[in-house]
Amino acid sequence: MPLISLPDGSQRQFDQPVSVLAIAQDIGPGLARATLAAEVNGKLVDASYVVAEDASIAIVTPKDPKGLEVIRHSTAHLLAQAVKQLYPSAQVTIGPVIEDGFYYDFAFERAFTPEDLQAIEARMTELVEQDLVVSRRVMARDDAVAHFQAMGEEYKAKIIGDIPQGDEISLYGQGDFEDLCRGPHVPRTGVLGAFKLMKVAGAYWKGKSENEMLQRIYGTAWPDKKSLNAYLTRLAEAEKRDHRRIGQKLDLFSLQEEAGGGLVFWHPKGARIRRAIEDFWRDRHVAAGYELLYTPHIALQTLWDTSGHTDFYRESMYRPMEEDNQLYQLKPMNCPFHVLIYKNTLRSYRELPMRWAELGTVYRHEMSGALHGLMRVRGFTQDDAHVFCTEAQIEAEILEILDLTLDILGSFGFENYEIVLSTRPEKSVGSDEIWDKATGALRAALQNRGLSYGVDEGGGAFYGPKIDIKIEDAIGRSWQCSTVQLDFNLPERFGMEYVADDGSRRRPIMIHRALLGSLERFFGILVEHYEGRFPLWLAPVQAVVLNITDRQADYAVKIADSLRKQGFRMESDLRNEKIGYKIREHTIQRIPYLLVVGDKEMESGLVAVRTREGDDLGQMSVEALAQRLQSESASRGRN
RNA sequence: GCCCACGUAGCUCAGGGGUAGAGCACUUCCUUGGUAAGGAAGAGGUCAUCGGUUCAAAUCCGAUCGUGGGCUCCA
Repeated sequence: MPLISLPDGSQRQFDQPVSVLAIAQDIGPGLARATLAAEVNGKLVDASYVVAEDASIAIVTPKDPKGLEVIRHSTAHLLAQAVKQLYPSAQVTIGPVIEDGFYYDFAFERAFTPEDLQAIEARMTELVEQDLVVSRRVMARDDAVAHFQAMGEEYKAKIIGDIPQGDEISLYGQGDFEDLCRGPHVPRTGVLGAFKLMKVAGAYWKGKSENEMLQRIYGTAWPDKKSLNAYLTRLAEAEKRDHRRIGQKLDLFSLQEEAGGGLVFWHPKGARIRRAIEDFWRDRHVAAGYELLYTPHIALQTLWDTSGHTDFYRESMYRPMEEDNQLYQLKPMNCPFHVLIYKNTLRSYRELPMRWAELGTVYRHEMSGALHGLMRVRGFTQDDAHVFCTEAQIEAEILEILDLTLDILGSFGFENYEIVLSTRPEKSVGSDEIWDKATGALRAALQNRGLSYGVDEGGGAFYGPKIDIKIEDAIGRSWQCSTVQLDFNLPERFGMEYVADDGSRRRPIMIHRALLGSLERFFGILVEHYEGRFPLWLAPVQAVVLNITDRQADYAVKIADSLRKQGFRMESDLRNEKIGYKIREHTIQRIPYLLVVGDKEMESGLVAVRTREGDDLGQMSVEALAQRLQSESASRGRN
C-alpha cells in the first residue's frame, strides 16, 4: 500500500505496488508520455521501476537535466546497437555521457570512416522508428561474465570483473541488443531522435596510453530537434570565433611550417595588440609594487638539476645543447632564475616581501599531437612573477595578488570567474604545520575578498597549495589562465635564506603566480572572446581615414597624421576605390572607427565618423573625435 | 608520442595516372564614385618534402614535416 509523496508536497495512495510509469499515468497522460525515469527517494531509476513501499518520487522528464542525461546515455546505447548490427565484429566497451553529448568506444579491426558514421546514424534513426521497448534485468556476477564472454565481448566481461563484489549487475536490452549498464534508461527508443554523430577519434582503453587504441564515436543528443539545432548553431558560432581563423583574416599572427610546430610569429597588427597588453601589464605591476626582471633564455643544465626540473620535467624540456664541454638547457620556466637573483646577496627580513615579475619566454617540447593554434604552443611568454615573503606575510600577499589579478582580468572584459583552491596531495614536501598554515592563508584571503570558490582536495602540487582562477568568455566557455601557487620546495632546494629580526637565518616562502598564463594563449582567448572586435585600447588600428576622391587625399593624410601624433594608431586608405568598397573592407577588418572625408568635410574641416558596428556618428571636429577616442580608450571598455 | 583525416596560387577551395582550375586578394588601365563588393586586362603554382611503382605521378604506395579532430600529457 505505497503512499507516494510528490515534489509539490501532494501525496497519492496506491492499493498495490505500482510502477513509476503508472504513477505518472495517474497524475496525467501528458506526464506519462514525457516520463523518462524517476528519482525514488533520491535514487535515479527506470520508468518501469516498481514502487512497493512509501516513497517520495520525482518524475524525470526531458526538461530535467537528469532527463537529458538519461537521453544521452540511452542514445549512446542506441549507437552501440546500430554499430553491432552493421559491424558485428566490433566489440562494445564503454559509452558515457559527457558535456553536450556522449561517446562510445568500440574495439574494431579498422577505423570508422565518415561514411560509416552516416550509415550508423541512419540505422539509429531506424531503431528509433521501431520504437523498441527498453527492458532491464539483473544477473549474477559470474553469470554476467560468462554471458558476455560467450558473446565475444571481452571488454564487457573485463568491466564486470572490475565492479565491486555485491553490487547488482544490471543489463539493458532493446530489440536484439543488450548491454551492461547501471542505467537508468528511457522506456522506449521512440523517445530519442534529436541526436547527431559528430566525429570519430582514437582513444586508449581505460585512457592509458600503453593500452590498445579503441575507436571512439562522439555524438550529441537533446530532448528535441530545436535544442539540437540550437546546439549546432552554437558550435558554428564558436567556430566563427576561432582565433586561428580570425588571426589569419586580420593578419595578427602565424605559425610557420618552415620554423617548426608550436612557434608563434606575431605580425605587425598582432604585435601592436601584444604591446598594448604588455604596457598595461607592466604599468599595473609597477603600481602594485613589483620590480620587473629580465633573465636569459638558456642556462647550464646543472641549474635545472638543482631546481629538480631535469628529474620531474625532463620529457617536456628541449634536449640540452653542448658548448665548451658543458650542457646548456633552454628554459622551460623562469623560477630558478629569479631564485638566483634572490640568492645573489644576503637578504634581510626588512626587504620582504619582494615581488619580482617578468614577461619570460620559455620553451617546452609539448607533444606534437597536443599543439593547438595559440592555445598550446612550444615557445611562449609567461607573465610570471615570484613573491618571496615570510610565513606571516602569506595572507596579505595573496590578497594583493588576488586584487591585482581581478583588476587586470576585468580590464580585459573578463568579469566572471571560477576559483578553485587545491590542497595537499598524497605525495608532497613540507611539514604538516606549514601546509596547514599556508592553506589556511589562501582560504582566508579568498574569504576576505568574499570570493566563492571550490576546493580540490589533494589537487595541489607536491610543493604547495594553490589557487586557480578560470575566466568565462563571451560565449560562456571557461579558460584557466591565472594560478597562484605556494612553493615550499624551491627555497629548500636552493637553500634560500633571509636574516630574521632575531639574527637567525630563515627560509622564505616562494609564491609563483601568473595572471594571464601565457601571452600567446591569452591573446588567442582574447581574439575569441571579442571575436576580433578588440576594444579601442587594444585595437591594432583604432581608426582609418577614407577619402572619397583623390581631391581629399592630402586632407585625409593630414587628419591621420594629426591623430597619430596624439598617440592614436591610425591608417589612411587613399586607394582609388569607391567609398562603399573601402567601408566594407575596413569593417571586415574590425577597425573601430572609419573616418570618411569628402569635399564637404574638407571645406568644413571636419570628419564624418562611422563605427565598425555601422553607426553613423555624423560629422565632428578632429579635436572632438580625439577626445572621444581618448576617453573610450582609457575606460578599457568598462563603463 | 598514439589513432584518424588533411596538405593544390597570398587566402578559401575544386580537380585528379597523360601540358594545372575558380572566386577573392595582387598588378596595370578605365572610372573620381558619399557609407558593406564599379569595369577590363594581366601576373601568379616543383600540386608540403624526400623516396618508390609506372612509358608517364599533383594524382597510386611509403617515409618525413606540418595542420586539424581526439587520446595521452599539461608540477
